[in-house]
Amino acid sequence: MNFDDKVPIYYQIKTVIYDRIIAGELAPGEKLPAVRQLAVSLTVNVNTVQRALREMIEEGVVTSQRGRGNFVTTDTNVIETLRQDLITRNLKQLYERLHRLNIDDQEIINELVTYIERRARQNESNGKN
Amino acid sequence: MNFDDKVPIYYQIKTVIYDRIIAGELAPGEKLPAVRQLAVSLTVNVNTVQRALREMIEEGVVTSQRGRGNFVTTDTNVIETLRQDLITRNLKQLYERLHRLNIDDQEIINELVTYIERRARQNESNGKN
DNA sequence: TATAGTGTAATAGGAAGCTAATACACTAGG
DNA sequence: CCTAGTGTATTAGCTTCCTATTACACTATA
Repeated sequence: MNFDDKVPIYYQIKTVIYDRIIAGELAPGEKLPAVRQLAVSLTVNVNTVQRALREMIEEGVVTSQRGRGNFVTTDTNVIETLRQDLITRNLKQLYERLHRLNIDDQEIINELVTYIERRARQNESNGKN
Repeated sequence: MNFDDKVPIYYQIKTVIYDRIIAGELAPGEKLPAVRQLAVSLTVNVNTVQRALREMIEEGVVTSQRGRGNFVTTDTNVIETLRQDLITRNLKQLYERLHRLNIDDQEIINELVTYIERRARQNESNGKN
């Protein structure tokens, strides 16, 4: 994987797994890949994967069954809460950062719209070739 | 200061100083606070401040004059580039994250607008009391 | 020219994160 | 019962970040 060297790897692993759960790619109750398998596919040590799992288990998003595997919680409320928190946290992060740069509310929205439009155009022209 | 324990402190210091430069609170050519002063006000070691400054100097945003102080570059192009990069980087970060959560373009914009509106309402009701 | 204010460098020590390696505990299935 | 697949724990060693401390280099000015 492509890790940001400014953030602990175990934390980034937690992030990508949470993202997959929230996106529905890992359904409630579904079995996660085995820790050793995850370690290989992420090119990372088993202990690092375990560190990420430990926190996900503590937070009730994953349940662990020794000898069987790790499973996504079946409690959809937990997942929905996670989803909302994550969205809000990311919006807040963008908002406060741009605000510190003296960019006001309307400008922040404009910047995002422009960014998305530019991106759409670029995808389009890439698709043509 | 209030540091995020997931990101190196020196990197966060760089961030806040860049933000102040971009926001215009630190004008081109202006003298930065002395390293020892910064260390005290950030409750951090001088070497940590120096580490942040070293990178800002390497990137041409700050110039250093031994015995005199550190100064914001007078090259406004550098600052403008910094500003644009920073905005784009943050928009990209939000966009790609929400996209990974299966939220499409229009929804991303809606989420941001809603967030800003909610925030405005809360500020208003706080102001009343 | 002395002194206060500034940047810079270097050392030592501690904490956190990561890797590597090994071992142990439990489950499912032949 | 044995074995393969799984989670968990422990130890040792390395690197990065941070702190504390001391020292040195340069500038401005009284």
